[in-house]
Parts: sequence; structure tokens; C-alpha cells
Amino acid sequence: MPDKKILIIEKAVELIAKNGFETTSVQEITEACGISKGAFYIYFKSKESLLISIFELFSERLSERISTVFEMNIPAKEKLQMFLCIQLEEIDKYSDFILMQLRENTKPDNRELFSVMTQMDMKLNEHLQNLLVGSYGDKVSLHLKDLILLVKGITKSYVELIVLCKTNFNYRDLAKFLVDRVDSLVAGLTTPFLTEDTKKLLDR
Amino acid sequence: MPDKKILIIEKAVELIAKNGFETTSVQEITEACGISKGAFYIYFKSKESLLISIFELFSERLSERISTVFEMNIPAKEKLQMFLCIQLEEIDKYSDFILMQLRENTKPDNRELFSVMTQMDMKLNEHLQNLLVGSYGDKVSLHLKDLILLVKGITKSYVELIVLCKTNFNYRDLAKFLVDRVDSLVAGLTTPFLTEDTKKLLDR
Amino acid sequence: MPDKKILIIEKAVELIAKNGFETTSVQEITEACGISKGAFYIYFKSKESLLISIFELFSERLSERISTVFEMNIPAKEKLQMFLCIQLEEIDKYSDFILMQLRENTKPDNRELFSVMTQMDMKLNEHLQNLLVGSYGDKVSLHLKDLILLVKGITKSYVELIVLCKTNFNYRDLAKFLVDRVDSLVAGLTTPFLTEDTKKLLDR
Amino acid sequence: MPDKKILIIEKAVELIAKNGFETTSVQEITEACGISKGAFYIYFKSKESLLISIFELFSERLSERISTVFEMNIPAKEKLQMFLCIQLEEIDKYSDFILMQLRENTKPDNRELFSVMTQMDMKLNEHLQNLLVGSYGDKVSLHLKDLILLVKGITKSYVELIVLCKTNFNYRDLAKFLVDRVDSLVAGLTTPFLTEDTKKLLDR
DNA sequence: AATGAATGAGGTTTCATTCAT
DNA sequence: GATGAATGAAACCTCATTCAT
Repeated sequence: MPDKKILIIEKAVELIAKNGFETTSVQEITEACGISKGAFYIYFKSKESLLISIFELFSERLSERISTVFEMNIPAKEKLQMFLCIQLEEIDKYSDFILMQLRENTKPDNRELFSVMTQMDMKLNEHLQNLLVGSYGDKVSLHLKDLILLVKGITKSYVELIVLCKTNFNYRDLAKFLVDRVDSLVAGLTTPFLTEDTKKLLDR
Repeated sequence: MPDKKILIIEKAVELIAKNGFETTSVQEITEACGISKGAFYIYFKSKESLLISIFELFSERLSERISTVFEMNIPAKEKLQMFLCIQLEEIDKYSDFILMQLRENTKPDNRELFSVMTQMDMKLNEHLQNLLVGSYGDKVSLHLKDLILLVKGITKSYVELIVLCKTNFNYRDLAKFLVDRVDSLVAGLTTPFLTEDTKKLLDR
Repeated sequence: MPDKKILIIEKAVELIAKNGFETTSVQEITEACGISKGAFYIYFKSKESLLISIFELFSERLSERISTVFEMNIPAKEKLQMFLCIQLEEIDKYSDFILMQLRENTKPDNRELFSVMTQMDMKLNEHLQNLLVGSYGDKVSLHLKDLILLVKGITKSYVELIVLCKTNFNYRDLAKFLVDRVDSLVAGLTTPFLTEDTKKLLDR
Repeated sequence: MPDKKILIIEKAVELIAKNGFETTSVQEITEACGISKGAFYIYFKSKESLLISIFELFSERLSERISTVFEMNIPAKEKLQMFLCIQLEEIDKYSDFILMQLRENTKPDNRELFSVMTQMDMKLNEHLQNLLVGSYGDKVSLHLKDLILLVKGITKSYVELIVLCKTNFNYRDLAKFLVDRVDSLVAGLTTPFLTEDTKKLLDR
């Protein structure tokens, strides 16, 4: 990937995070980069495709880091903690850009973007599922869908806090804290809420 | 509020939920309503003010319903359950429009919208706090900020599920499920993550 | 003329004087009158026709007052002074509305307005011409066109001052002052600038 | 200044002079230039800013020419004549556009335009004052404010004539004629009308 | 590869005018 | 007479995109 393309992505993330995608013009982005408007279209087919590139880059980085965790020879629960820690760190870097993405809805024409996003989400879900089983054993197997939602929910809450307050927390500590909460949730499991029927919805 | 204004709000919510705010044009909204473009501006000062109206309407409905819960003579934990149930139901009605808003960035010009949103968020936080203390006693007082984040996090996860899948769950059951999870979280409390310093950030 | 029509004219003059004709909406006018937008069109065929009505009303008042001066049995130069005094007073009442009119250019469609304005201008010119001949005798006859321009020029300068500063001067004194200046101009007359050829242009 | 910007200004002056500022749409201007609507906004931030640009350009040209007169080694009265001649010529070029502007009302939002206009007006006043003192000596010092109004008044009358009739006069002759009239006015000075109190109003 | 002027569709908004009540 | 909701044309302006240089 050419340096200039990376430059554009970085500045774009910054601006989009601050002002939203629709509200950020190509002009603003190129001005922030100190390049011409035309140059933008050398590296990106369209404004839309910039979004996809950003997400792809983010996906890649995240996947890469997560892969290394899985290759490590450490207890599952430590892996879970690192997994959460990495997400906190990466999301911090890409800040509310990611948040924004979650809110931008799926329109007929961003089918490609939607696909990239969904794929990544599914991969993360799968990872998380493995980590949960590895950490807590088979007793969680009936609760996996619920647990994934719960873990993602509490994680996101703290991510939002980070983003909104623009504060730097100690991510290792936060990840530890979150794992402890997962411990509690697992300890208190009773009847799953999401049944086989609803599972299908999740996989859609 | 005139019928036509309500009609506009309803169609707008639908469209904005589907396509996002920036991407939904006033033209689309008025066409969906079967009225002229000019008519929109009889009922709303601007497109921006429509957003505020929508949020206000939603706020009012939510506040009203929550108030009735607080006036009831039932155990605190039942109130907590009803509180969550109401949110699930209302958010279902207003669909991801609300989700989108909750994550909308603070731009210089939406100051009024931001104010309305923040006020409502703070009121909900306060309610939740009271319900938590009422349900679990003073032992949670040091963990209130964390608990609020955790409860909102797990709730939002299921809300997103509802919205994305456009499925109807049994909200009473889901609320019960969520309260059970809060029980687990409270049972497993150890050291708070959010200290006095970080609390300030939340109240901002 | 119905009371309400007069009310509309008065409020309109006020607003138009402050903000200009194009910039003043019918809505603003009717709001200032405390009537509905529809009511405006009972009394005026269009916004354009309001302008004509205003000018007609102003014309009438001015003509009426000037007529009385001409019927008086006093020296011509006193009549000239009163003539100027009346103009200062009336223009003060109608304030910069009149100024504005002088600036609004003749578009194809205000032919009627243009006609009303021109007619009045010509009548005033004629009056002034008679007053000048009456006051200074035949020696000014070759200079009439020039003198008319000069008198109107110095008068307008002071009118603008009045309007812009929104100050009240003593109009009798100012009229006296202006007549003295006309005396000077007449005393110093040499060769006319406007010849027979150019006269035609004026009469257009 | 790019050629295209100058082209736009020139066509705009023409149209605005004919139809007024509010009545002339950006579309009309761009069509007259043979460019797209969007192109207008490459060269001007807004329609309003076009007005400022026009006035600035006119101001500059006028200032420049007047400066050269002041640097010449000729009698003051000749300078006065040239000063008036230049104004006639320049105003002819910019036609009634300028007239219109000189009478434009002070709206809250044209503060920048108002500032540019006022500054230029004050500079011209100052120049004229110096020329009057230079030409007629200290005896006019008490009458300066009146004289400025008088000179501007008679000048404007002839400018209007020029503009309305779209006729070309010999500006040197007209300027000579006007200076003669100023001679008369100065010769006949008696008591000033504008006192110290009113002077302040003028300087506002 | 890089520029940036130019385009033109489409956005929000205003407003004179009409008409059913 | 009076209302005011409704209309729709037209205004100003933005912006993704193209293309000659």
C-alpha cells in the first residue's frame, strides 16, 4: 500500500471520527493531507471505497494481533484477557470511527462494506467463542450466544467511555477487570435466553 | 402536536433508521408522507430540528413510562426489571434510530440536540443508580459507575440484536434475564475500575 | 381605503425601509400586522402591487400638501422653501423607504410601478421649475434643467443624512438653508451644462 | 485575481445594476458567464462575498486614481476638478451598481460590506475636505461638513443622470461645471447648518 | 503521478400565492 | 371577510467526481 494511501486513510479516520462520514468531504480530507482533490481518486475509486479500505486496514491489524495471541502458549483465560485488551487498544487507535461504523446503517449500495464488516464481526465472534469455551469449559456451551453478547456489551460500554472522554486508561487493568466480570457472569449462568431459533438470527 | 407533524416524525424515524440521518433527504421524507417539500418547514424549523423533535418525543414517552414504574409499590428489583423492559420496548419502537443517536458525535451546531440527549441520558443514569441501590443495598455504592456501564452495556447488546434482526422477543423475559445477569455481576464485585477521578468524566 | 389596508401599508413601509423590499417577506408584514397571510391578498393583488399602493399613497399625500402651497398667496421664494420643507418632512415620514425605491431598478415587470414613479417625479420637476422661475425670473430659464438637478442633489444629500442618522432636524431651518444655497447657485450661474439635446433625455 | 473571477464580477455588475442584487440570481450570473453554477463558488465564498469583492475592486481603482491626482503639482482647484472627474468616470464604469450600494441599508449580516463601504466613504470625504480647504482657504473650515454634503449631492445628481440615460457626457466639462457651482456655493456661504453636534453623526 | 478548475446533480430552505374551511 | 395549511418553484450552496494539463 503506497505511503500516500496510508496517509489519506489516517487523516480520513481522524476527520470521520470527529465529524461523521457523510459530513466529512473529500475536500476536507485532501486538504488535511496537503494533496489535491484529484490525487484522492488515484488511490480510491470513490469516497465509499475509502470506507472499505479503512475497515479492511483495521480488520487486518486486529486479526494479526489476535492471531499472535492464539499462537501463544498461555492459559485460555489469559488469552481472553489479551484478546479484550487488544480490542480496547485498537479501538482506541481507530477511536470512534469504529463506533460510527456500527451506527451507519446498511444501505443497498454499501453491500461490499457490509460484507467486510460482517465477516470481521463473525471472525471476532468465533474467536471469542473459542476463548470462552477454553476458559470456562463445556458448561458455557449452551450459553455461548448470550455470553458473546454480554461480553461485547460490557466491553463496548467501556470503549464508549474511552472514546467519549478521550481519556487514556490502563488497558491491561481494564481487560483484567472485564475478565473478572465475565467470571461473575459465567458463575451466575442459569437458563440461556437465546435459543436455537434465535441463534440463526445471529449467524445471518 | 398536529397530526401531520406526528406523521412526519413517524415516517422520518423509519427512513432515518434505514438510511441514516445525513443520507435521508427532506424530499424523501415528504414524499413518504405524501406532502410537499414546503410543508415540512411548516412543522419543523429545519432538518436539524426534526432530529430534536424526534428525540424529545421519544424522551417524553420513555420518561412517562418510567415515572409510573417508580410510583408503583413493588420491590426494587421488580422495578429494575420493569425499567429495563420499558427501555427494550421503547427502543424497539424507535428502532435503531435511537441507537444511532446515542452514538452521534457532538458537533458544534447540534448543541441543542446534544443538550436534550445528555439530559435524558443523565436522568436515565440517575434512575438506574437509584434502582441499583434499592435492589442491592449500600454494598454497591462504590461500584455504581461501573455497574451503570455494565448494565447499559449488556442491555444495549440485546437492543442491537433486536434492532438488527427486526425480531420480536418477549421483552419481559429478556428483562428478567438481564436482571439475573446483573445479580451475577453484583455478586462477583471485587475492586471498582472507575475511581473518583474517572467518575467526573462520566458526569461531564 | 379600508383601515386594514392602511395598517398593512404602514407596517410594510416600516419593514421595507429597514430591510429592503426583496428581503421583507409577506409573512413578516402580516405578522407585524397581526393578520393572516391570506388576508394580505384580500387587499393586495400581489406583493408587487403593495409597492405601487405605497408609492401612490405617498404621492397623494405629497401632491396634496404641495398643492396647498401653490394656492397660498406668498412670495415665490417662500413657496420654494415650503416646497423643500414639505419634501423633507414627508420623506422623513416615509424615511428610507423612498430612498430604497430610488435604488430599486426598473425591471420589465414593474412597468406599472415605474410609471407611477416617473409620473410623480415629472410632476415634482414641473413644480420645482415653476418655483424657480417664479423666484428668480427668466434669467434662470436656460439653466432650469441644471438647476433642477442641483436642487434635487443638495436636497437629497440632507435627506440621506436625516435617514441614515435617524436624527430629527428642524426642517424649516434646513429648508431655509437650502434656499440660501440655491440663491448662491443662481447668483453664480454661467454657462448651462445641459443643452437642448440633453434635455430630451431628462424628459424621457 | 484570476481572469474568470474578473469575468464573473464584470457580468455580475452588469446584471446587478440592471436588476438589483436580491433579484439577480447566481444562476443568471453564471449563465451570463457561460460557466456552471458550481464554478461561481470556486471564486466566491457566497453571493454576499461577491458584493464585497465588487466593491473592493471599485474602491481600489478609485483610490489609485485619486492618489495620483494628489501627487501632482497643480493648483488645488484643478485637483478638485480632477477628483470630481475621476469619480464621474469611475462611477460611470460601475454604473448604478455603486449608486445602489451607496444607499443599501445596513443589515446585521453585511457587516463586512458595510465596513468596506464606510471606510471608502470616509476616505473620500477626507480627500474632498482637503481639496476644499486647499482650494478656498480657511474661510470654509466652519462649513466643511455642509460643503461635503452639497458637493456630493450635486455630483450624485449628475451621476444619476449619466447612469439612467446611459449617455456619455464629456466628464472634463462636467467636472469643470461642478467646480464652478462649488465656487458659487462657497461664495454665498452664510451660516453653517451642520453644527458641532451634527458633525459627530456624520463621522459615525 | 499529480493538479485543481470545472461540472451538475442534488441538498436544504424560503416564500409568494392559493384555497378549502 | 378571514384563516393558515399547503404548494411548488426557485433560491443558495455543497460536493463527489472528472479531465485537460
